[in-house]
Amino acid sequence: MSSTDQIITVLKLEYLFKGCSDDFIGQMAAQGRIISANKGQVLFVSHDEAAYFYIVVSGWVKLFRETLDGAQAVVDILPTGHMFGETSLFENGEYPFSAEATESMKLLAVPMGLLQQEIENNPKMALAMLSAMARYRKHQDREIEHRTLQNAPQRIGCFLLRLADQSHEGAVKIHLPYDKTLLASRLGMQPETFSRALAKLKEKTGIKVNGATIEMDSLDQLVKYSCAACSSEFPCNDLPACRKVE
Amino acid sequence: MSSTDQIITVLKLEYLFKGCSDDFIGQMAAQGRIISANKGQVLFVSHDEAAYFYIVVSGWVKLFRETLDGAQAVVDILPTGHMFGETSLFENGEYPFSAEATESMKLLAVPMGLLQQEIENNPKMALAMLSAMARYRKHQDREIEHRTLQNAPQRIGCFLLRLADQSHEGAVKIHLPYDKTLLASRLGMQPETFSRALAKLKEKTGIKVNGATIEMDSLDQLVKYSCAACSSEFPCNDLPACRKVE
DNA sequence: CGAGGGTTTGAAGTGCATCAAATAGTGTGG
DNA sequence: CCACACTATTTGATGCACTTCAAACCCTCG
Repeated sequence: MSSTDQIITVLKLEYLFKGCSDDFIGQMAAQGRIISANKGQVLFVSHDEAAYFYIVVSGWVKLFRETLDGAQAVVDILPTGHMFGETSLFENGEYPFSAEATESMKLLAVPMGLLQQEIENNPKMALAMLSAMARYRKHQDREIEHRTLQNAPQRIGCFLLRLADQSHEGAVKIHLPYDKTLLASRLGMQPETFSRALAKLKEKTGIKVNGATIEMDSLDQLVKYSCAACSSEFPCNDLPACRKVE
Repeated sequence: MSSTDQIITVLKLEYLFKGCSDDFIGQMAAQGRIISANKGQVLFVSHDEAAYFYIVVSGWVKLFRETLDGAQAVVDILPTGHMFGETSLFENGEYPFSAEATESMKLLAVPMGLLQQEIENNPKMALAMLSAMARYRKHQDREIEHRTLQNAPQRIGCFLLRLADQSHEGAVKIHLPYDKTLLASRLGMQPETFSRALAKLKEKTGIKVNGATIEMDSLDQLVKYSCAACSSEFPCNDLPACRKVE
């Protein structure tokens, strides 16, 4: 498979580009370039001029903001196939957060102008973008709610549920997507709290924890425990914690 | 002024409709109707079919979600001139939250189909909508950050700053827009916590509190205290806590 | 084997919630 | 204009959740 073909494959993973013309996808593939980044490498910082938007090709990206104090708020952690930085189109051309590689990884960088043109010239693309924004908004809404209403063990349970196949009946085996310290920050808690909260979740729901692998006889207990403090009805993985990549 | 003229005036307050054609505004005015609601009256609940979007004509609307437990998370509290419910266009046609009047108030209800058509048929409107969504997203992003990084007194200080004219030098007088209990829920804390946190803020920054009126010699102390735990640079009222109505 | 990061555990402290009760404020009818 | 009813706000006491700091443990990888 040629490099361009690879790029096209990656682009098609992104929700926003599902219905795009081959022509536009081709243009992005032609102008986009693959970047490698090592663990801890900062891709850009908040307020940088947003010349590119990115798609994760492999590995994980941490999006975050920092205060004067040096405290850090993790905005999101994105897996393969996810786009980021594209919202700068509507934010006076600056990135609204910083981005850092959490391990050795690859990214696709595509010039922002290309997307901007397409949105301005192709009404369908504008609608698709609206749809993507709405999706993101829903995600953020739920995030605020979870941080407000769920305690630490419940947030972990909720994350596990969104990691699992919710339509599956019976025994379930889940593997945490990245290390526990990172996951703790993603869920807005300290690593120590995560550790203790996971132990509590185990005690409350009977899940079996073995390193990064978690098993249970069924999702029921977890649903009962975590979903009580959430406004969404259970089968809720219209917004998975982490998109599966086929 | 005729009723229709009044409606037009209200519609033009909303950011999204600033650049709209008179024709479209006229259509909305013709099909929209003014609704009165009393304190505590529920306008719609989460998952209701979204037939209308609304604009606040007078008074305040509380948007919130509720869990199975009965706990409530306040999404936002909107003043005159603000629109809500319009995002259901992209959320499978259901409202993503419940809405309640916080006092006797008036609303304008406009059929959703009208907005949908305009967005689908008028590329300019789609772009305007994108811009509005991005604005909202930014607002939510900041909200998550504040809840994560700021403590209760800092959140209050930050709210006050966004209520004030940040370009103004010297003494400042601020009036809280609604009652303290509601404000507490807006900031994600209990009324008791709000009371104590405001006292602490007073002690730390030297502001003078008298009922719902707050005065200070300058914003400096407040900025120093609250903005330390925020990633945005100080003059930050691109996203006011509460839009001023001229 | 040893270094280093990830993870867990312990002890102590902070912040916010909760429950209970006092106080201030507001609007009402007399 | 006053007393009452009712709500908003404050204050006190206590408990729980999460953080912080410190240290131990564990696992992996050179």
